Amino acid sequence: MWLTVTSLLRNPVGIAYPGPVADHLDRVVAQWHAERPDLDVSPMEVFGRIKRLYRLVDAELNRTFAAHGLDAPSFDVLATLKRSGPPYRLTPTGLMQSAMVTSGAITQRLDRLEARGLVTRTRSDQDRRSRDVELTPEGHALIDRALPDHIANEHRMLAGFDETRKAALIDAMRALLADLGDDTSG
Amino acid sequence: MWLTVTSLLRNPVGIAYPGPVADHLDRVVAQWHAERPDLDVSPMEVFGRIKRLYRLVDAELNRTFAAHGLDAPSFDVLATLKRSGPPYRLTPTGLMQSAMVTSGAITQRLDRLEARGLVTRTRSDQDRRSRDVELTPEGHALIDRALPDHIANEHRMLAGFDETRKAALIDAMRALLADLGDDTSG
DNA sequence: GCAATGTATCTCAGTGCTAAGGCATTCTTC
DNA sequence: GAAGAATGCCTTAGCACTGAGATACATTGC
Repeated sequence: MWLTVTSLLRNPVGIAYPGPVADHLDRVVAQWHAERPDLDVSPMEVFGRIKRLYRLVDAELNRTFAAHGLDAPSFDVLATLKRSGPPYRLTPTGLMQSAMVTSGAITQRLDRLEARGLVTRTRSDQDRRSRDVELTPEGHALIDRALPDHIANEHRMLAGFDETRKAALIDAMRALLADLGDDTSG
Repeated sequence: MWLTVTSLLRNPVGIAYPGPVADHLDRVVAQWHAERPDLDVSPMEVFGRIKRLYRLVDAELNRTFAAHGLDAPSFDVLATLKRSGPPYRLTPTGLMQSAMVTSGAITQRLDRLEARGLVTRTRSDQDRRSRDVELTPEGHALIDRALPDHIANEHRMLAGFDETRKAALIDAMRALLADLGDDTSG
């Protein structure tokens, strides 16, 4: 994929160069350049694409979750408990940090999962403020069914994606996460 | 930042290699490797980091929006209209595609913005099913105030991020978006 | 012309989230 | 050991979104 009229016209900085055809963010940046040439909107190339990728990926992953009677928040909790290993038990605070949502959101997720019999909530003996959230046999069975489909779906989504670019993407995202202060301790 | 006990222990594939310290997704992948060694969960390295980046970035950007009495959805609509250039007018369908939300979401965003006097909605003459959404002078003034702060905030967020990695990140994200079928025509 | 189909927007019920605040328990400091 | 601060979880009101469906208008094919 090399120099085309399209990529030339839509190049945000107006310089002809060989490269992929313009995507949505290239057009956004080009529009800003025309409307507000005084502003350097280049950071949007990063943050705009993150947002767009998130929306695309989220919508696609939800399809597999729905096929197992789940949604993303429920899958997230079950998977977090599962991957924590025996005894498949975490506190709401741990789940909250992993999911990057508020405590209220976790309370409500657990209410739903508990009502479906997929997790149990018991008072912790060590700290009586705290709770132990644990997978039930039904919770285990459901996540064990859903997970392989989910992973297969993710593999399918990346099937056509160049391995070198994938490695570069992971490397760069890891660095940006660290830069933005993503917690690396827990 | 080279080989450490931490990166060794947390290395998802269990091979010692020089590299950045483990981040949240490294630990997730390592946990799955221990719990379900039969599954290749490596795609999570991509999709998990996209989600985490999105959450971090979204929270950070919202602070600037809030400082101008806006939230992300409102800013998004005003900015989309602004960058479209004269006559600063788009249809709800155009806004819907740009924002990647449903038509109902756009209707409600426009209800809120119209109630605040930031946009107007008029029937289109060309197609009487359609609407022309247009920035009011107040809408112009608000986005003109908020935008420079928003851009400055984005620059600040990337200030410590290596330029080479940034270019690699943009390149890889553009490719992945294309791969996932992100619309590149409009 | 007209019926059938498609398109643009809106409506509305249901859902999951946040933000702020409350309660119970634990930690810290003196 | 008591007071004050911090922590862990829950509650609630408010909000923005989705999905399904309704309405009005436009286009197509005959």
